[in-house]
Amino acid sequence: MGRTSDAREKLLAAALNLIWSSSYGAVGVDQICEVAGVKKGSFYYFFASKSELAVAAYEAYWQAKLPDMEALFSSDIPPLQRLESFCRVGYEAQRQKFEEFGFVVGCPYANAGSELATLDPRIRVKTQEIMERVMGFIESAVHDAVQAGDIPPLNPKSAARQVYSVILGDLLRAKVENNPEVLADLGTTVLHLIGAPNACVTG
Amino acid sequence: MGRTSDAREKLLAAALNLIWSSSYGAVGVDQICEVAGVKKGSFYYFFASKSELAVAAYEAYWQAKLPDMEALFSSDIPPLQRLESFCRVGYEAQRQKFEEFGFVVGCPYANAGSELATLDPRIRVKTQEIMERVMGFIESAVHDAVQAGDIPPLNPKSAARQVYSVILGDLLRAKVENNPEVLADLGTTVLHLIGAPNACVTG
DNA sequence: GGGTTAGTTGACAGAGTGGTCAACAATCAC
DNA sequence: GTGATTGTTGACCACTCTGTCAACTAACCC
Repeated sequence: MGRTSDAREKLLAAALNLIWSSSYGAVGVDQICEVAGVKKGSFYYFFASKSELAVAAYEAYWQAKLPDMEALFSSDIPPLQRLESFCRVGYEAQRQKFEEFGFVVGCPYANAGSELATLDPRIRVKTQEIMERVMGFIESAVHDAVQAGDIPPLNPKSAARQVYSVILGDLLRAKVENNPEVLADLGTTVLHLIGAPNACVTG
Repeated sequence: MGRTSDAREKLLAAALNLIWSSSYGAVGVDQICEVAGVKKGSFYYFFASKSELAVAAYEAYWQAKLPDMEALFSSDIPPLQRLESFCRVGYEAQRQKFEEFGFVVGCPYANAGSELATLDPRIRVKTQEIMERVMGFIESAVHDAVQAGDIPPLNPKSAARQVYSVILGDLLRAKVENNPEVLADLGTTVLHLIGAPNACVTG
């Protein structure tokens, strides 16, 4: 049924990387096409607009990373260790991007939400969706930690939201200071926040 | 000594409000000039570039809000109350902006840092400066709380950073969810984070 | 008044923007 | 092969973008 193409996937990948390392507003359709090796006519064959591409790119990136998330938050792993590993993986990812670009790039979803929540409803809702999925993983870990008696009883949902806020805030501070080491103690902070022993706020 | 003008101040105010409620990239010089009631020629008489205007606008906004910050964090006020008031004022400010625009607009410095940290070194450094001033206020409150025996001993500097991260993260979540009520319990969360009694993570 | 400084104006430039379109090419089913 | 479908291409449109500039004007000092 007609010819096949990987242009769509190339556009999704190029858009995510370009927007992630700079911003939605600063990246043009021409630039995305050039990096993807795709002509603009093809861009608008696959996507109705730059905004729609961005929404698809975030969803595609989430889907690509979903197996990693499921592995990190596997119920085979002790719940507190899941949270600590998640923080460490995030820290290491930022360090790697820092090596690559010379900049702390932060979280792609957080960047998009911050820049576009008031400007593009679809992108806002997409970032909201993805953030809720992340918080779902965190919530399950908190829930299991309570069940296991690792931490005092608390509301897993609101605790997960607080944990995610600390993570988002630290990611933003790391980006603003352009210093990935801001994230070095994130796991400890998170564990302290949910009342895990051996976690002390005095870094 | 030639004629006088308030065009500079009008440009600073217009730029801050426009960029705050949308984004740096989405706001044009023409638009800023129109809102300020100033012609573009005058814009470039006062500012060398849009970027330089933004840096000046953030600094001017901070200076304008500094008296409020000093009042909120006055040493006459019990330290924990300072933190709670700061959170409540932030919450109410977001509610007011939400009424005004129909959107949670978040923190102007955080928005700028998130959008521009990798793109505009001067804006990154300016937001970093201002965030450090905010953290300084928080740190003084934490320090005084420890001295007063209100909370267990801890490192005020690192605790202040964690507190600020939670605030930034909650502001971002409120923006992404477009719901100011995300911030309703921020004070409680912050007090819990630094180990204040009567503050419980189960919201 | 004259001179100087400070600020204003509007037209303009040059590049870049997101988005369109009609003609064209490759692949499949038959 | 033929025809339908799917994807590609590059020119093109109408705007918008940041930034420039020379001519002009208002306010102050003397």
